[in-house]
Amino acid sequence: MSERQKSILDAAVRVIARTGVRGLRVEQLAAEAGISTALIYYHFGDRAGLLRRTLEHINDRAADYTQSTGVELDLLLLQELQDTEAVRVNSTAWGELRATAVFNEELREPLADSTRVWVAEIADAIRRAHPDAPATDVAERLTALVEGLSERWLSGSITLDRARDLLRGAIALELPDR
Amino acid sequence: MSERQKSILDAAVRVIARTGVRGLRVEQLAAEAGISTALIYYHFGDRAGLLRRTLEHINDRAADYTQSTGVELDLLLLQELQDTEAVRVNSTAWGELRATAVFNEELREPLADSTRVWVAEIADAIRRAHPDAPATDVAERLTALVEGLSERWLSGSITLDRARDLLRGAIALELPDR
DNA sequence: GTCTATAGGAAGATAGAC
DNA sequence: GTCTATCTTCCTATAGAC
Repeated sequence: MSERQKSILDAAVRVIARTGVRGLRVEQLAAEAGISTALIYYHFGDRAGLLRRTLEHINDRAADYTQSTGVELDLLLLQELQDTEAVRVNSTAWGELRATAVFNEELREPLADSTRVWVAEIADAIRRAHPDAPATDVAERLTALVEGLSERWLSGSITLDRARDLLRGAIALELPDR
Repeated sequence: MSERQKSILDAAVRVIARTGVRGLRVEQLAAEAGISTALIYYHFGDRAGLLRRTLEHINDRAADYTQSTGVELDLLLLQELQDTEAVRVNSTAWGELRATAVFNEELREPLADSTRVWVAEIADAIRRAHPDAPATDVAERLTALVEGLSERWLSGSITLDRARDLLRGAIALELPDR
């Protein structure tokens, strides 16, 4: 994949984080990337192709993002609930990806793969810190909770601080210090 | 609100559950409702107004849906994870509502209100069955988890059975039998 | 590979009759 | 209140030059 393509996809993630998948206009993306619309079609064929590649790209970014063997579990989960540009963009795009996959068969498999990877990473961290805990179940519950809380935060139903408190509470329950 | 309006809004919920908010076409909705597009504009002004009213309607439906003083807590939560037409339509529409609200200020307040109502109902059920539990925290965590699991289920990242198992596990942890 | 210019079509919205 | 017919706008996509 060329640098140009990467930069277009990065721009697409930003636009999606701002306007949602439904709000992504090819012309707007062209402006964001500083190129013409024709070039986007040259590289990605059509809007659907662009979208597919963008959402795969979000997956890749998410994978990079979480790479953190050795980092504290608390941090690993709580870092998904932070008011920084990077987290906001990623979480918003990720939420859009999941919401889009509900109506788009093509996206389901890559989405499920990414979810699996993320859950596995959290499960590993759990195993390191709490060898006796049922790591897979706990990881699956905590990550699903993070997604639920994140969506509530981004949609304005809950404050970030409250979301973080609730997550901390869940971690304490799932992984009591022995 | 007239019966006609209600029937249009019901049709809109069905269409949204099938195609998502982004997929809702006024013409398609007209077909679903068995009327002309002009009539939709007569009743709701424009697409945005239609959408706003529809999403409020989803809120109302969700409120009705949960009305169940006296029902077991387990049932109350687990009934959100069921493969019936009604649950699927409601959950899908609800997910779309939340995803849309991320990019639509106007929807946030009604969405937050509905969320509050739902959480409060669950909290009441908790208080009845487990007087000593921190009902509000538990209710907020369990409902957020339901939303996260529901979205994973609808987007094909998890089976329904697995989602139900995980939820049961969380309930057991949050509300241990004394 | 990249642009400008534009074709073509889909979807939102309205006019006007009944 | 409701319809048919149509306008208009917006957006995807392509043609063709560089």
